[in-house]
Amino acid sequence: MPPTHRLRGRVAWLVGRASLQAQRLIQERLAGHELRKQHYGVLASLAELGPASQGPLADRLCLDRSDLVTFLDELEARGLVVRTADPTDRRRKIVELTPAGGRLLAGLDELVFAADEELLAGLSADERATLVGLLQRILPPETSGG
Amino acid sequence: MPPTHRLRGRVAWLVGRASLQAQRLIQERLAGHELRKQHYGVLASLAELGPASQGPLADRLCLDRSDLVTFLDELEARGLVVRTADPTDRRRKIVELTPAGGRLLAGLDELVFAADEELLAGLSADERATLVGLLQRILPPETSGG
DNA sequence: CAAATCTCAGCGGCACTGAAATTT
DNA sequence: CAAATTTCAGTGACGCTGAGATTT
Repeated sequence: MPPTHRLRGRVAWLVGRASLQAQRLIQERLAGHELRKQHYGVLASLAELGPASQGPLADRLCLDRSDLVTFLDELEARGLVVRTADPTDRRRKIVELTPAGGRLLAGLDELVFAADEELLAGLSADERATLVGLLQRILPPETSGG
Repeated sequence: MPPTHRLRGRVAWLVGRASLQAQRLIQERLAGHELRKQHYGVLASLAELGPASQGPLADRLCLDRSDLVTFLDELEARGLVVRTADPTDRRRKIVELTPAGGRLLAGLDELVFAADEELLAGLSADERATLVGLLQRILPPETSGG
Protein backbone atom coordinates (compact mmCIF):
# COMPACT_ATOMS: atom_id res chain seq x y z
CA MET A 1 0.00 0.00 0.00
CA PRO A 2 1.26 3.46 -0.80
CA PRO A 3 2.20 5.54 2.21
CA THR A 4 -0.93 7.31 3.33
CA HIS A 5 -1.10 11.05 2.94
CA ARG A 6 1.04 12.26 5.82
CA LEU A 7 -0.59 15.66 5.95
CA ARG A 8 -3.87 13.98 6.86
CA GLY A 9 -2.31 12.79 10.08
CA ARG A 10 -0.96 16.18 11.06
CA VAL A 11 -3.13 18.28 13.33
CA ALA A 12 -1.58 21.44 11.93
CA TRP A 13 -2.89 20.57 8.49
CA LEU A 14 -6.26 19.22 9.61
CA VAL A 15 -6.94 22.26 11.69
CA GLY A 16 -6.04 24.50 8.79
CA ARG A 17 -8.47 22.74 6.49
CA ALA A 18 -11.19 22.76 9.13
CA SER A 19 -10.63 26.45 9.65
CA LEU A 20 -11.10 27.17 5.96
CA GLN A 21 -14.22 25.07 5.85
CA ALA A 22 -15.68 26.77 8.91
CA GLN A 23 -14.83 30.16 7.49
CA ARG A 24 -16.68 29.37 4.29
CA LEU A 25 -19.77 28.17 6.15
CA ILE A 26 -19.91 31.33 8.23
CA GLN A 27 -19.08 33.62 5.37
CA GLU A 28 -21.84 32.41 3.10
CA ARG A 29 -24.37 32.96 5.88
CA LEU A 30 -23.11 36.37 6.87
CA ALA A 31 -22.70 37.63 3.32
CA GLY A 32 -26.35 38.60 3.08
CA HIS A 33 -25.76 41.07 5.89
CA GLU A 34 -22.62 42.46 4.31
CA LEU A 35 -20.72 41.49 7.40
CA ARG A 36 -17.74 39.29 8.07
CA LYS A 37 -16.96 37.04 10.96
CA GLN A 38 -15.00 39.69 12.82
CA HIS A 39 -18.00 42.01 12.80
CA TYR A 40 -19.99 39.28 14.43
CA GLY A 41 -17.23 38.71 16.95
CA VAL A 42 -17.18 42.36 17.89
CA LEU A 43 -20.93 42.52 18.38
CA ALA A 44 -20.98 39.31 20.37
CA SER A 45 -18.15 40.39 22.64
CA LEU A 46 -19.74 43.76 23.26
CA ALA A 47 -22.94 42.02 24.27
CA GLU A 48 -21.02 40.02 26.84
CA LEU A 49 -18.63 42.69 28.07
CA GLY A 50 -20.99 45.59 28.03
CA PRO A 51 -19.45 48.97 27.25
CA ALA A 52 -15.71 48.52 26.90
CA SER A 53 -12.72 50.38 25.58
CA GLN A 54 -11.06 49.15 22.44
CA GLY A 55 -7.94 47.63 23.93
CA PRO A 56 -9.64 45.04 26.14
CA LEU A 57 -12.19 44.39 23.43
CA ALA A 58 -9.47 43.60 20.92
CA ASP A 59 -7.68 41.39 23.45
CA ARG A 60 -10.79 39.38 24.11
CA LEU A 61 -11.30 38.78 20.42
CA CYS A 62 -7.63 38.08 19.77
CA LEU A 63 -7.97 40.80 17.20
CA ASP A 64 -5.29 43.31 16.38
CA ARG A 65 -6.10 46.75 17.79
CA SER A 66 -5.50 48.47 14.51
CA ASP A 67 -7.83 46.09 12.72
CA LEU A 68 -10.49 46.59 15.34
CA VAL A 69 -10.50 50.26 14.43
CA THR A 70 -11.65 49.46 10.93
CA PHE A 71 -14.32 47.01 11.97
CA LEU A 72 -15.68 49.47 14.50
CA ASP A 73 -15.73 52.19 11.86
CA GLU A 74 -17.90 50.01 9.69
CA LEU A 75 -20.20 48.93 12.50
CA GLU A 76 -20.56 52.48 13.74
CA ALA A 77 -21.40 53.76 10.26
CA ARG A 78 -24.33 51.35 10.27
CA GLY A 79 -25.50 52.37 13.70
CA LEU A 80 -24.74 49.01 15.31
CA VAL A 81 -22.25 50.35 17.83
CA VAL A 82 -21.34 53.76 19.23
CA ARG A 83 -17.99 55.12 20.37
CA THR A 84 -17.96 57.74 23.11
CA ALA A 85 -14.96 59.37 24.77
CA ASP A 86 -14.20 57.95 28.20
CA PRO A 87 -14.64 60.92 30.57
CA THR A 88 -12.16 59.47 33.07
CA ASP A 89 -9.37 58.96 30.51
CA ARG A 90 -9.76 60.81 27.28
CA ARG A 91 -7.32 58.55 25.46
CA ARG A 92 -9.90 55.82 25.67
CA LYS A 93 -13.11 55.40 23.74
CA ILE A 94 -15.96 53.44 25.19
CA VAL A 95 -17.60 51.19 22.65
CA GLU A 96 -21.14 50.14 23.18
CA LEU A 97 -23.75 48.09 21.39
CA THR A 98 -26.74 50.08 20.15
CA PRO A 99 -30.27 48.66 20.39
CA ALA A 100 -30.13 48.02 16.65
CA GLY A 101 -26.82 46.23 17.11
CA GLY A 102 -28.30 44.10 19.86
CA ARG A 103 -31.26 43.14 17.73
CA LEU A 104 -29.09 42.27 14.75
CA LEU A 105 -26.79 40.20 16.94
CA ALA A 106 -29.62 37.88 17.92
CA GLY A 107 -30.16 36.98 14.29
CA LEU A 108 -26.47 36.63 13.56
CA ASP A 109 -26.09 34.30 16.49
CA GLU A 110 -28.51 31.91 14.90
CA LEU A 111 -26.68 32.03 11.60
CA VAL A 112 -23.31 31.37 13.16
CA PHE A 113 -24.72 28.64 15.33
CA ALA A 114 -26.16 27.01 12.23
CA ALA A 115 -22.77 27.16 10.55
CA ASP A 116 -21.22 25.34 13.50
CA GLU A 117 -24.01 22.79 13.30
CA GLU A 118 -23.30 22.12 9.66
CA LEU A 119 -19.59 21.81 10.29
CA LEU A 120 -20.25 19.28 13.05
CA ALA A 121 -23.09 17.46 11.33
CA GLY A 122 -21.31 14.11 11.44
CA LEU A 123 -20.53 14.17 15.14
CA SER A 124 -22.63 13.21 18.15
CA ALA A 125 -23.19 15.62 21.02
CA ASP A 126 -20.55 13.84 23.07
CA GLU A 127 -18.07 13.96 20.25
CA ARG A 128 -18.70 17.65 19.73
CA ALA A 129 -18.05 18.34 23.38
CA THR A 130 -14.86 16.29 23.23
CA LEU A 131 -13.67 18.20 20.20
CA VAL A 132 -14.37 21.55 21.81
CA GLY A 133 -12.55 20.49 24.96
CA LEU A 134 -9.48 19.26 23.12
CA LEU A 135 -9.28 22.35 20.95
CA GLN A 136 -9.54 24.61 23.97
CA ARG A 137 -6.65 22.78 25.56
CA ILE A 138 -4.27 23.19 22.65
CA LEU A 139 -4.81 26.93 22.56
CA PRO A 140 -2.78 29.35 24.67
CA PRO A 141 -4.64 30.37 27.84
CA GLU A 142 -5.40 33.94 26.78
CA THR A 143 -7.08 32.53 23.74
CA SER A 144 -9.32 29.94 25.34
CA GLY A 145 -9.79 31.55 28.71
CA GLY A 146 -10.15 35.19 29.32
CA MET B 1 -20.95 35.46 36.78
CA PRO B 2 -20.64 37.21 33.44
CA PRO B 3 -21.78 35.19 30.43
CA THR B 4 -18.81 33.17 29.28
CA HIS B 5 -17.18 34.06 26.00
CA ARG B 6 -19.47 32.48 23.46
CA LEU B 7 -16.83 32.30 20.76
CA ARG B 8 -14.82 29.96 22.95
CA GLY B 9 -17.59 27.41 22.63
CA ARG B 10 -17.78 27.61 18.86
CA VAL B 11 -15.78 25.10 16.91
CA ALA B 12 -15.54 27.50 14.01
CA TRP B 13 -13.72 29.98 16.18
CA LEU B 14 -11.59 27.46 18.05
CA VAL B 15 -10.45 25.84 14.88
CA GLY B 16 -9.55 29.22 13.43
CA ARG B 17 -7.40 30.10 16.41
CA ALA B 18 -5.78 26.67 16.41
CA SER B 19 -5.03 27.05 12.74
CA LEU B 20 -3.27 30.36 13.29
CA GLN B 21 -1.30 28.92 16.16
CA ALA B 22 -0.26 25.88 14.13
CA GLN B 23 0.68 28.09 11.22
CA ARG B 24 2.95 30.17 13.44
CA LEU B 25 4.68 27.11 14.87
CA ILE B 26 5.39 25.71 11.43
CA GLN B 27 6.34 29.03 9.93
CA GLU B 28 8.97 29.85 12.51
CA ARG B 29 10.61 26.48 11.96
CA LEU B 30 10.51 26.65 8.19
CA ALA B 31 11.63 30.26 7.98
CA GLY B 32 15.29 29.27 8.26
CA HIS B 33 14.89 27.35 5.00
CA GLU B 34 13.12 30.22 3.28
CA LEU B 35 10.18 27.95 2.66
CA ARG B 36 6.54 28.06 3.60
CA LYS B 37 4.17 25.33 4.56
CA GLN B 38 2.93 24.85 1.03
CA HIS B 39 6.44 24.14 -0.20
CA TYR B 40 6.68 21.43 2.41
CA GLY B 41 3.31 20.07 1.36
CA VAL B 42 4.37 19.87 -2.25
CA LEU B 43 7.59 18.05 -1.43
CA ALA B 44 5.84 15.65 0.93
CA SER B 45 3.12 14.84 -1.55
CA LEU B 46 5.60 14.25 -4.33
CA ALA B 47 7.46 11.82 -2.10
CA GLU B 48 4.28 9.85 -1.62
CA LEU B 49 2.82 10.11 -5.10
CA GLY B 50 6.03 9.75 -7.02
CA PRO B 51 6.18 11.62 -10.34
CA ALA B 52 2.81 13.27 -10.91
CA SER B 53 1.27 15.92 -13.10
CA GLN B 54 0.25 19.19 -11.55
CA GLY B 55 -3.50 18.76 -11.51
CA PRO B 56 -3.63 15.66 -9.32
CA LEU B 57 -0.85 17.04 -7.18
CA ALA B 58 -2.82 20.22 -6.51
CA ASP B 59 -5.95 18.21 -5.77
CA ARG B 60 -4.18 16.08 -3.24
CA LEU B 61 -2.89 19.15 -1.45
CA CYS B 62 -6.20 21.02 -1.69
CA LEU B 63 -4.12 23.69 -3.33
CA ASP B 64 -5.29 25.89 -6.15
CA ARG B 65 -3.70 24.89 -9.44
CA SER B 66 -2.60 28.40 -10.22
CA ASP B 67 -0.92 28.72 -6.84
CA LEU B 68 0.84 25.42 -7.31
CA VAL B 69 2.49 26.89 -10.39
CA THR B 70 4.22 29.51 -8.28
CA PHE B 71 5.34 27.13 -5.57
CA LEU B 72 6.73 24.75 -8.15
CA ASP B 73 8.58 27.60 -9.84
CA GLU B 74 10.31 28.39 -6.57
CA LEU B 75 11.10 24.78 -5.74
CA GLU B 76 12.39 24.13 -9.22
CA ALA B 77 14.62 27.21 -9.13
CA ARG B 78 16.28 25.69 -6.07
CA GLY B 79 16.70 22.30 -7.65
CA LEU B 80 14.30 20.54 -5.30
CA VAL B 81 11.87 19.39 -7.99
CA VAL B 82 11.96 19.05 -11.77
CA ARG B 83 9.23 19.50 -14.33
CA THR B 84 9.37 17.47 -17.53
CA ALA B 85 6.90 17.39 -20.38
CA ASP B 86 4.70 14.32 -20.34
CA PRO B 87 5.53 12.51 -23.62
CA THR B 88 2.09 10.88 -23.76
CA ASP B 89 0.20 14.18 -23.36
CA ARG B 90 2.13 17.32 -23.96
CA ARG B 91 -0.35 19.47 -22.08
CA ARG B 92 0.84 17.84 -18.90
CA LYS B 93 4.05 18.31 -17.00
CA ILE B 94 5.41 15.59 -14.81
CA VAL B 95 6.73 16.89 -11.54
CA GLU B 96 9.30 14.89 -9.68
CA LEU B 97 11.33 15.21 -6.52
CA THR B 98 15.07 15.56 -7.11
CA PRO B 99 17.56 13.77 -4.85
CA ALA B 100 18.28 17.12 -3.20
CA GLY B 101 14.56 17.63 -2.70
CA GLY B 102 14.24 14.21 -1.12
CA ARG B 103 17.11 14.88 1.26
CA LEU B 104 15.71 18.24 2.28
CA LEU B 105 12.28 16.75 2.84
CA ALA B 106 13.62 14.41 5.49
CA GLY B 107 14.79 17.36 7.54
CA LEU B 108 11.62 19.34 6.97
CA ASP B 109 9.56 16.39 8.10
CA GLU B 110 11.24 16.53 11.48
CA LEU B 111 10.62 20.24 11.79
CA VAL B 112 6.96 19.98 10.94
CA PHE B 113 6.55 16.99 13.20
CA ALA B 114 8.11 18.99 16.02
CA ALA B 115 5.65 21.81 15.39
CA ASP B 116 2.76 19.39 15.71
CA GLU B 117 4.29 18.06 18.91
CA GLU B 118 4.48 21.52 20.38
CA LEU B 119 0.92 22.29 19.40
CA LEU B 120 -0.25 19.09 21.06
CA ALA B 121 2.06 19.27 24.05
CA GLY B 122 -0.80 19.27 26.55
CA LEU B 123 -2.55 16.19 25.18
CA SER B 124 -1.93 12.50 25.78
CA ALA B 125 -1.38 10.08 22.92
CA ASP B 126 -4.98 8.91 23.16
CA GLU B 127 -6.29 12.43 23.14
CA ARG B 128 -4.19 13.31 20.13
CA ALA B 129 -5.56 10.36 18.23
CA THR B 130 -9.09 11.32 19.21
CA LEU B 131 -8.54 14.88 18.02
CA VAL B 132 -7.13 13.72 14.69
CA GLY B 133 -10.05 11.36 14.20
CA LEU B 134 -12.67 13.97 14.97
CA LEU B 135 -11.05 16.57 12.74
CA GLN B 136 -10.85 14.12 9.87
CA ARG B 137 -14.55 13.43 10.22
CA ILE B 138 -15.64 17.05 9.99
CA LEU B 139 -13.73 17.58 6.77
CA PRO B 140 -15.22 16.84 3.35
CA PRO B 141 -14.09 13.44 2.02
CA GLU B 142 -11.77 14.76 -0.67
CA THR B 143 -9.94 16.65 2.00
CA SER B 144 -9.40 13.91 4.53
CA GLY B 145 -9.36 10.95 2.20
CA GLY B 146 -7.82 10.82 -1.16
C1' DC C 1 -14.92 22.36 -32.53
C1' DA C 2 -14.90 21.42 -27.28
C1' DA C 3 -12.29 20.02 -23.31
C1' DA C 4 -8.16 19.58 -20.53
C1' DT C 5 -3.75 21.40 -18.71
C1' DC C 6 -0.72 24.76 -17.31
C1' DT C 7 0.19 29.68 -16.79
C1' DC C 8 -0.46 34.54 -15.65
C1' DA C 9 -2.50 38.82 -13.72
C1' DG C 10 -5.24 40.48 -10.36
C1' DC C 11 -8.46 40.64 -6.22
C1' DG C 12 -10.18 40.32 -1.39
C1' DG C 13 -9.91 38.89 3.34
C1' DC C 14 -6.80 38.49 7.01
C1' DA C 15 -3.12 39.17 10.50
C1' DC C 16 0.57 41.95 11.42
C1' DT C 17 4.12 45.98 11.79
C1' DG C 18 5.56 50.54 12.61
C1' DA C 19 4.69 55.05 13.33
C1' DA C 20 1.77 59.27 14.35
C1' DA C 21 -1.43 61.96 17.44
C1' DT C 22 -3.43 62.55 21.76
C1' DT C 23 -3.66 62.03 26.59
C1' DT C 24 -2.11 60.41 31.09
C1' DC D 1 9.66 62.99 30.09
C1' DA D 2 7.79 58.02 29.43
C1' DA D 3 3.78 55.14 28.81
C1' DA D 4 -0.87 54.08 27.19
C1' DT D 5 -4.66 54.46 23.68
C1' DT D 6 -6.46 55.00 19.30
C1' DT D 7 -5.53 55.65 14.52
C1' DC D 8 -3.36 55.29 9.94
C1' DA D 9 -0.47 53.47 6.13
C1' DG D 10 1.62 49.70 4.41
C1' DT D 11 3.15 44.63 3.99
C1' DG D 12 2.95 39.66 3.27
C1' DA D 13 0.84 35.17 3.17
C1' DC D 14 -3.11 32.92 1.48
C1' DG D 15 -6.94 31.31 -1.25
C1' DC D 16 -9.49 32.34 -5.21
C1' DT D 17 -11.17 34.06 -10.07
C1' DG D 18 -10.91 34.69 -14.82
C1' DA D 19 -8.60 34.67 -18.89
C1' DG D 20 -4.88 33.12 -22.20
C1' DA D 21 -1.88 29.58 -24.59
C1' DT D 22 -1.12 24.99 -25.87
C1' DT D 23 -2.50 20.43 -26.72
C1' DT D 24 -5.77 16.64 -27.03
